[in-house]
Amino acid sequence: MTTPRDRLLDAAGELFYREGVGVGVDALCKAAGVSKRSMYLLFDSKDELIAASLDRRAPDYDAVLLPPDGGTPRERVLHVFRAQDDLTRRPTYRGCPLVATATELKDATHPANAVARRHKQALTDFFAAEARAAGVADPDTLAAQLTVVFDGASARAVVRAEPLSGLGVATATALLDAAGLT
Amino acid sequence: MTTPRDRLLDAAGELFYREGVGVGVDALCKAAGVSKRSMYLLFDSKDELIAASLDRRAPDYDAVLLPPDGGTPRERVLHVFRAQDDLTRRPTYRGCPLVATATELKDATHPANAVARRHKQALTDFFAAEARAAGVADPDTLAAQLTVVFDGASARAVVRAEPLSGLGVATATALLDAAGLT
DNA sequence: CCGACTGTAGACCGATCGGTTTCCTGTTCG
DNA sequence: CGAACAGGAAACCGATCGGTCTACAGTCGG
Repeated sequence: MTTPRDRLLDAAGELFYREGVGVGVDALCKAAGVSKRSMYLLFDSKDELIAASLDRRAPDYDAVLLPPDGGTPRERVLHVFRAQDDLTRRPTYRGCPLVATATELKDATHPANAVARRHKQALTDFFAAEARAAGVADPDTLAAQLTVVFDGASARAVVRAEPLSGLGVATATALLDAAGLT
Repeated sequence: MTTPRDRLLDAAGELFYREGVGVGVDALCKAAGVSKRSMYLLFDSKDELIAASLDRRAPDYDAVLLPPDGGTPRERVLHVFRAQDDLTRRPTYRGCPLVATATELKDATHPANAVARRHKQALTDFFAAEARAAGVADPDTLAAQLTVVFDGASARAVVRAEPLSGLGVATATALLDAAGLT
């Protein structure tokens, strides 16, 4: 039995990603099968719900992108970009949810923006840990560069409305080679 | 004497970038000093105005990013990333207008998305021309990779709400080095 | 002075916005 | 059984949405 809270977070995660944070509270509650009354008892405002739904969605997002245990640091890093490539093949792909939400909100102080910043940093931390394990000279810089490639690739897929077709993997590979992470 | 059309396009370009395409037609017309009647005589719909304002804004955007005549291909390419770095230092920076609009609209068939695609391709074409002039083996791939870095860097500045501090330039430099564009 | 034209001001339309409130049904627990 | 409580349905609030339309002021060429 799912709780109203779970249904709200799930519906919000999907609707806000698919149609943007401009989706109305009425439509959202209808999709979740929850009354507005309950929604406003569970969340202080729509803005808090946006932030909470992004926070909820992020672990699933990580699970899709991050590699299972094992493999070389290089393979583990490239797994992220291969997984992203797969995501961009879906017709429902609308870019990285974290970046998309931050972009739409236009407000660095919005609670959802802190969520996006935190989870994006987690990806960078993963890259940095792999780079460090591989003995790269400047793991933090490489990690930041890989994150840039990740977000740039997702932006490209959105603007061109087509899959990446290996461009993200190729660009990440070039950076790994340049940093000596073989 | 500016025409109502010019005032509308200017106000739309600024407001839609600063606050998002959710800005209402009333607020927009008030900011432009144009009546709604005139707006709807000049444009078929708000969507058309979004597309037209993006198209209008793009040449100015190019002028800020692209280098003046002269210089080596490497310097000319890096000029773009240095200019971007400067843009991210402005507190009003909200990411690349083309990517931000495409991300907000969530609709690949929206007229503004075609505008974004076309102008983003123009930047890639610039990169490709420089790469070709430098005799790079695969200029189109390098150009696509540089565009990825450009858009990823702008996304980073938005999510982190801080300037790039050289990360875009450094990442582009690594790719230029890897491609042998010295 | 006259009509034609341009453009602003703003009322108006039905729909929807975020948010609050009332009402009522179902369940649970003492 | 009955009081407490959770939660859905929906009315309601003032404001705003995209879009249309009327009314009127200003500026033309004749």
